[in-house]
Amino acid sequence: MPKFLDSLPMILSRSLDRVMPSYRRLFQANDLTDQQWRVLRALWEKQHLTSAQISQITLLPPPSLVGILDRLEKKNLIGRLRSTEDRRHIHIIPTQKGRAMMEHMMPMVERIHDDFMQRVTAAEWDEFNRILNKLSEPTKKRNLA
Amino acid sequence: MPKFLDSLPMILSRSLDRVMPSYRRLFQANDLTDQQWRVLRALWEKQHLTSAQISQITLLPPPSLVGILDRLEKKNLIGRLRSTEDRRHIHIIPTQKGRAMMEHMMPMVERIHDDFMQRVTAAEWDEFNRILNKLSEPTKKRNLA
DNA sequence: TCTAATTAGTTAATATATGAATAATTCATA
DNA sequence: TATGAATTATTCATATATTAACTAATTAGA
Repeated sequence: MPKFLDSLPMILSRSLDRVMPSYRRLFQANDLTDQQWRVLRALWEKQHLTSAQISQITLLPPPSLVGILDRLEKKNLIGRLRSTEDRRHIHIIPTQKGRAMMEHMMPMVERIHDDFMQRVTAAEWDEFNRILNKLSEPTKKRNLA
Repeated sequence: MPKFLDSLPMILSRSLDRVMPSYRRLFQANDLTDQQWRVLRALWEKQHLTSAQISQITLLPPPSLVGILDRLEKKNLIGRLRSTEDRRHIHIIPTQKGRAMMEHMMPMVERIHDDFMQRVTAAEWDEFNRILNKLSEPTKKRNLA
């Protein structure tokens, strides 16, 4: 009989609750929320992204993203720039201050990540990802309940 | 170089985003949110729990729980009963309607769970839990950054 | 026994999630 | 080229997360 606490959603939620505080201490020290950092982190790799792209990368739902971008803009960490080719697109671009924040934080974020990685072997990490993907990968065929 | 999308928080979040819709369809069909169902599910095993106990079981933060319990009470699915021994405690008790809801939903919830479990072998499931626990288990010694 | 420390539940302020709907724009095509 | 379909960002309404603070009740200890 599957116990509530051992269900997949609860296991994943509990792990997140245990992992996030290590990161959150750093985010708070820099006056950022988890989600605000995610947006900046997405902009680390590419210099500008549209809202839709950021939403897909960060997993943040578009309606939430509006407010998150508003607050990042208010802190002068990003800017919005409407595209000239397709005026439906809005490019999100980090400001000088935003880029400085990213460069300041990235080493510490990677340090935290490395600390977690050191808890398991490379083989275990691969195996973990393989099984989790099997557990959660989307199915092609829709549930025809 | 650890990619953002392969970080532990993003992997766990993405898996949750992929797993929850299967459950959520059922919850919505019964006019319940994820969190509201969690509370009912916790009450499946024990007949009455205090708010603090529910918070610990469901991982729902106490301030959120207040509103969730309010809405469950408004739907007449649970009742609040202040303890007579220690009047700080409030016992949460499912109503007749709440219990009927639970009995109606539990088989379908278990069915969804079983569908996920069938994606991996028992050995894989155990291994997955073992590694995830190593990755996320709380440390005794606090980070003295 | 009386006050200080604890505990359980709650309130408050702000930020985010969820699902539906909308405005502006672009695309497909008859 | 006019018109309906699709796309992008957004707004709206409601529900939840997060942190701090607060109230009432209980307990610990001088």
